[in-house]
Amino acid sequence: MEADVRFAPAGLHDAAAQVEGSQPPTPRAALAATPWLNAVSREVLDRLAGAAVMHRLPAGSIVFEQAETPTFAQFLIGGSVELLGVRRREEAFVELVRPVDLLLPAAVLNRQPYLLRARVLSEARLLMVQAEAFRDAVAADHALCLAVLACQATQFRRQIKLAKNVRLRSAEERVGCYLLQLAESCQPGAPVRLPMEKRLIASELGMTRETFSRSLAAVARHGIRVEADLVTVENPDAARARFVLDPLIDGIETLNPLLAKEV
Amino acid sequence: MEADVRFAPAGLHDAAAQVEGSQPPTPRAALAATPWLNAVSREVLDRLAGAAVMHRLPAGSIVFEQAETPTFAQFLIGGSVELLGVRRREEAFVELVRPVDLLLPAAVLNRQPYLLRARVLSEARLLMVQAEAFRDAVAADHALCLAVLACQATQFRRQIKLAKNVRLRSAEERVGCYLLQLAESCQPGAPVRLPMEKRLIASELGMTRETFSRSLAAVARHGIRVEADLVTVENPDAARARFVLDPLIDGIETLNPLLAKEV
DNA sequence: CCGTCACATTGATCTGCATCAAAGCCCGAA
DNA sequence: TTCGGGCTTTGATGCAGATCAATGTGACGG
Repeated sequence: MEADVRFAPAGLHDAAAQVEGSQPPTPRAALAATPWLNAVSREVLDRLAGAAVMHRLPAGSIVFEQAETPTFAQFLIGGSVELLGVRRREEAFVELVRPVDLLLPAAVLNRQPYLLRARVLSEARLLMVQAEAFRDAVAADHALCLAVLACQATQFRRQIKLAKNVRLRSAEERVGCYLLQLAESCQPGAPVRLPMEKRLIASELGMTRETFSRSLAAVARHGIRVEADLVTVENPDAARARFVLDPLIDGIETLNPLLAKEV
Repeated sequence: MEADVRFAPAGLHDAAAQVEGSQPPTPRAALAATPWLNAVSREVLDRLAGAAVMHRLPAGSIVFEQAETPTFAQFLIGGSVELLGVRRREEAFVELVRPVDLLLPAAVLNRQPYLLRARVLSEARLLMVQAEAFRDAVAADHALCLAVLACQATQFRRQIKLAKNVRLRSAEERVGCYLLQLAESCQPGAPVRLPMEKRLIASELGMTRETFSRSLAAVARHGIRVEADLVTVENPDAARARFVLDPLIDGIETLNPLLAKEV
């Protein structure tokens, strides 16, 4: 369980830092601040909070190991965590978890071993609820059950989107679409910063750093220039022509209030 | 929507055929026969059945198209369905669904478009519940909500296992482990039949038929011989040494009664 | 100021798997 | 029986992306 305790590298890019000062320090406050639990009654949240502790983990530390049996339901409140498939010494990146979300709720609910290793990417704040208490609460409270179902459904769809992205697009296309979407999501024309280190983006896009780097060069031929961590879309038309964004792949899976009546 | 209505090819391998005669003809009976709904009250099942129809679809037909918005919650009662990511003309196999299971419940629950195309592989029996009625029932009934949560959690874990299998193992290893597990699951020593056509197994293992075929040859060098659709493990020790089964990849995800107290 | 360290880039090479192409095989229909 | 169509096998070839290796760069600590 001893971890590779390297801290976040450049001090830049630390998404968690933005909200650092305003983070709730108590389990109860963290639960109250979790948007997708807003339909859950105070009593149930109290009960969960009673079986919970907050925990900070520095970058590089292992939250749990593949094949472990869950003893806590882990809510990621701040920072970020990567999930990796492990085989002997090799690791294969599977998913990046951002707050606020549950780490592999399926394993906790089913009382089954984790299929993946979880490692902190940038310093993480975790709310850890005793697994048994969590399962009891889900079994007892309908609103909580619905919330967890929504969470699990969203994670499933994210997983499918990742799979489609990797299987249906080339490395260059993945990079182009990623950058284009990043740029379009802010006001167009203005240069944008990469949200994390390139090696991490490479992981998330399912390729090596080298391939990512080469793809950056290739993508420049289609109107998207990246210098250091600054992205500029020089030729939006060419870029959009070459890199067709697909909401069924690139759209961010948002955790709607589940079963909300249609708008 | 016109489908490529080819029927199951050889008449062999038709998993559905085994139970063909005993299939329940009414929606209500199908729900009653679904093991993971056994904790759901009769009243709720009645309500679901009231908004449901049974449907048969021949091999090759499309159950739903990628990007469609769900109008039904589809229970696969018999036969099998493959889920494919689509981009222009290209298809990428994502998952094989076997009975009894829900087809992409996440899309139905979240009122979001399907991320995948569903196509019938061997003649399918579907129980189709009006989406709205299904959502209402899940929102209203706790036992049903728990059952669907268990179903969704299991599907998630299956997806993770597939991803690990593809990313962490070579084509030859996937084939070897698949065959070895197939053989071990029956009484050892006896030859086993492949449960479906080779092209379908190839899909499920994430490779082309050609690569699968070549892998069969390669695997023979490690004590696993395949002739036509007959698998014989000639040298169990060599096979097990080369193809190390990992329950966190090869173990079949079973749909436990969720939140069951530990045994 | 320089050395270190991690990240990033670039080039050279390797390789697993897909693709393309051509037979062979099996089974049902004519 | 022969024919045709789908599946399978085998071979030849191509390519995307991984791997290996060398160098460049920017940040930090001495």
